[in-house]
Amino acid sequence: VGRSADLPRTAGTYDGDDTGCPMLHVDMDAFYASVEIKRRPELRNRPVVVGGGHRGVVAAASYEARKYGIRSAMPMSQALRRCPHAVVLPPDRAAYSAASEHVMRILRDVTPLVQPLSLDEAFLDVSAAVRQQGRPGAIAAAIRAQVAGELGLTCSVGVAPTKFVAKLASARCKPDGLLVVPATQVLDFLHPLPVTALWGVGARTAEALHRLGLRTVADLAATPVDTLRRAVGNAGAEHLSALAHGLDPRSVEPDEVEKSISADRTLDTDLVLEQDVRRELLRLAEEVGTRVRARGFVARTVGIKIRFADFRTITRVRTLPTWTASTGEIYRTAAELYRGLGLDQPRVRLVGVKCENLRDATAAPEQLSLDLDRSEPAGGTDSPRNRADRAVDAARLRFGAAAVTPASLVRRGPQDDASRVSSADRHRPR
DNA sequence: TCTGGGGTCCTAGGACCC
DNA sequence: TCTGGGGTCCTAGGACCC
Repeated sequence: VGRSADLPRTAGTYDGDDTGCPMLHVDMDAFYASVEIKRRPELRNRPVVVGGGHRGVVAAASYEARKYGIRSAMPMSQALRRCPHAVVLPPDRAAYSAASEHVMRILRDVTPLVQPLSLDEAFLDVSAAVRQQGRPGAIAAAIRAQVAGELGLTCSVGVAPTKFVAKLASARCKPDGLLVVPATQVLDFLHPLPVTALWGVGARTAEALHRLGLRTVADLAATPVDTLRRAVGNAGAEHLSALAHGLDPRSVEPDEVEKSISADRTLDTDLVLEQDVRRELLRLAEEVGTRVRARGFVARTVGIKIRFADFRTITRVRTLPTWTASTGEIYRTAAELYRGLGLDQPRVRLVGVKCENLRDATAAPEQLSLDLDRSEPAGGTDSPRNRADRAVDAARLRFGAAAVTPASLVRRGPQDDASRVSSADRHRPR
């Protein structure tokens, strides 16, 4: 087991034992914050927090900011209480996506077996690459050097026989580290760790395990699966028990397709009026519909999510008779689901729209409608509705997202307040 | 200025079918 | 004439991850 500190920064080699370690987990360090610091060098060595907004949380914190106890997902108000002089930056998704694509290109140059988990991390299976490019440890060191050289960003890489040990290893050597866990040392590495270190053990599962007196991975390994079943359910028990014994059959899946596409928005102030909620639903349906079409999908299930002021959250979904990618149909379904709730004076904090049951729009329909009047399914790619959506998509691509907006989303700007537009007027959909 | 936004997976109950 | 058994689909909620 070695640490990056032992290696020169530009090292292309790693000399430790990496026998039976085809799995790499590459994880960028404080990714969003690091991208921001990279393009604004004056921020180096300052506590930088990405995130915010009126009711925002921390999306990423630089290591300097972490010294104050600032963590991802922490409410921004709390973060600023811990470190009032932190530099707070709004997220710039486009910049992070661009950096992410660059990193993924570097990884795909090593092997096509790359499975991105998010913008800032990925698994690689290098078993086929070793013949050309050397041992896994050397490949990992080369990746780190190339990422640093081309992007000026650091990442940490875990190298292990299985995916989940590789992931634990990268977490263990952060930031700017490299950690190899050879097959012979997997259990030694694993067993002292707290159960919370395992991927999939969050607050609730940890609590259930603690009630059984299980605190370390070694405790978990020594517990019969049936005992675990009662605490964490069937699938969870099998999974955890296997992990505790160092077993993880999951392979790197480079071509995972999305199973759902969703958008939700926490409002600056809670909504009460149905017309205001519907306007948000329309905005979100536009967003989701555009993304569904851009990916070449059609969806059969449309859902909404509503979070109330007291944080209680409900979801409703409806499976449609046919597939669709139409903004209008997504919106109508969402609005009907909302109306179906029969809410009286709700205080709505968050509104969300989701499409699931996705499939390729070009795939042959599973079952044609037997109703001759509707011989053209809603998801048909040539319906007038979809031609209109596609025209909107094209205009947006060319002129920007704001080029086309549903009439009811057009509101007068704040400057109109000065010209004494009544509030009722401002809220009337036009 | 308490608690984002994008996802995946699992469970449990009910409808429905053979 | 006191209640099968298996399978699939659908829905709601919740845990979890980054």
